[in-house]
Amino acid sequence: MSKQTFARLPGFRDFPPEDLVFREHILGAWRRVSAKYGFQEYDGPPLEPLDLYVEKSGEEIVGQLYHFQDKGDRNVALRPEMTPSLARILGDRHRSMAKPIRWFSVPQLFRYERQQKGRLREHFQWNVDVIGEEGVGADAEVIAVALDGLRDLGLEQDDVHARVSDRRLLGAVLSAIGVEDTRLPTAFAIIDKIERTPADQSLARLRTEVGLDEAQARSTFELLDQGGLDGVKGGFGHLDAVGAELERMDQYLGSLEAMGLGGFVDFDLRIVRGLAYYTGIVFEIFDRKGELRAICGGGRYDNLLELVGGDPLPAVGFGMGDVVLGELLRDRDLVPPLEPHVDYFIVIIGEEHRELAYAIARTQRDKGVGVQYALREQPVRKQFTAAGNAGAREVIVLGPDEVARGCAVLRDMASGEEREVPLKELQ
RNA sequence: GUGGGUGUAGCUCAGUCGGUUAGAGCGCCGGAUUGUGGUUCCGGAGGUCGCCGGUUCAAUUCCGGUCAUCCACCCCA
Repeated sequence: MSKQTFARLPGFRDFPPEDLVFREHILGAWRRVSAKYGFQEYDGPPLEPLDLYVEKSGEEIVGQLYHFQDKGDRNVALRPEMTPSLARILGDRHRSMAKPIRWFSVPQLFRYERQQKGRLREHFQWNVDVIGEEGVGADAEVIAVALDGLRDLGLEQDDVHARVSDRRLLGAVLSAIGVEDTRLPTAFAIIDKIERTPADQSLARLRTEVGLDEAQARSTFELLDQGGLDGVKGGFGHLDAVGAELERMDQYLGSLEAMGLGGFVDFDLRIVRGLAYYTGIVFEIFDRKGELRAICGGGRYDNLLELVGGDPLPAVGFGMGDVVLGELLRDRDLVPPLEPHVDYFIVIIGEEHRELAYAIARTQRDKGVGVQYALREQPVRKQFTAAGNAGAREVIVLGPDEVARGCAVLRDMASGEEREVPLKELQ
């Protein structure tokens, strides 16, 4: 058997204590913030029928999934995302539920893709959704949760920012420029990639694939390149179709301003999001330095639940993964140290006192107090070293002299101060 | 899936222009007379130099493959 046989699968992580502490630090913040906004946690199975995902995303998704046939010849997949499961769980249950529904989840998700920085084959993802509310208030609420999640971890306006747009607004603007409705999806796809594509190539595609002439393509590109809300207002605000969409965006941005989150948010018409199912306001959160891939992405998907077999329900939500976020936190030194801690470490001087130590430990542990001691006879010096390693707040020294008097020495490990206490206070 | 970089101790890295017993720091274990930790001093364990093959008298070093990892593309959670 070679060592390789038992190596981790590529893209999967072990979590030794120092890493698990970090993971729980992140997941803890997510849960804490979710609760502050009144969201309730749900979960589903990590293994699902393959069709659950094919249905929504088509056959090509299969190549990116961890999937196989189980012993009952069922085609199954490790869940790559949570939304289809959410749709099923809501099923007809939602009919008896008060709207809007505020649910969140922290599933481990899987994807069969080549790993690289910020992208593994497995990650934990914070999913927050508001279901059953089509008003812009739900959109604002959801992005506010995402930003507060990051703030809870110590990230501020200097570290991260959200770029927001609205597909309905972009659609109205493109229509005003002269893009036919049937070409809108193509135009969205080009705009989605416009930042990672050479300018002349984007311009060429706008002409050949979207059907714009030279001047239209150029002005479209410039509008997007500036990306600002003022440019849209100045150029198209007078049109009714665009004006209605602008009004919603103003309300959205105004809400976030009122929530004290305005400094995190930038309007940017280039944010489209790759997934086809978004229908309204969309956003992505990035590190300010622009060194990492998106930390979080989300938006409104009013047709999705219906698409995966549920009832038609307006919905808005986001997903935030622990991998990119973890990298950003490490980069900003926002990683909590692994600090073992027990309340007491009992130093036993003379093995005849070991059972006394056990009795004290029993009493204290039953009270909820943490106690540790050396598991075999050791020099006192060793025991103190171990107490230090264990993160003991205080050491209880059971020495022959004090025990004979019915006492023990309590040493405060931080200050070094020592005092005597009667044994009966400890037992 | 495609192209490229990297691979020496648990970690961070030296080093070998091909040559006999491969090093450091940190960490870990033990010791400095079973009554006091974080400092210090002494000692020790731990590497088939990622794996397989080729060239060679000789490979950790050169070459090929493979695996892992990183970067870009693809794709997006």
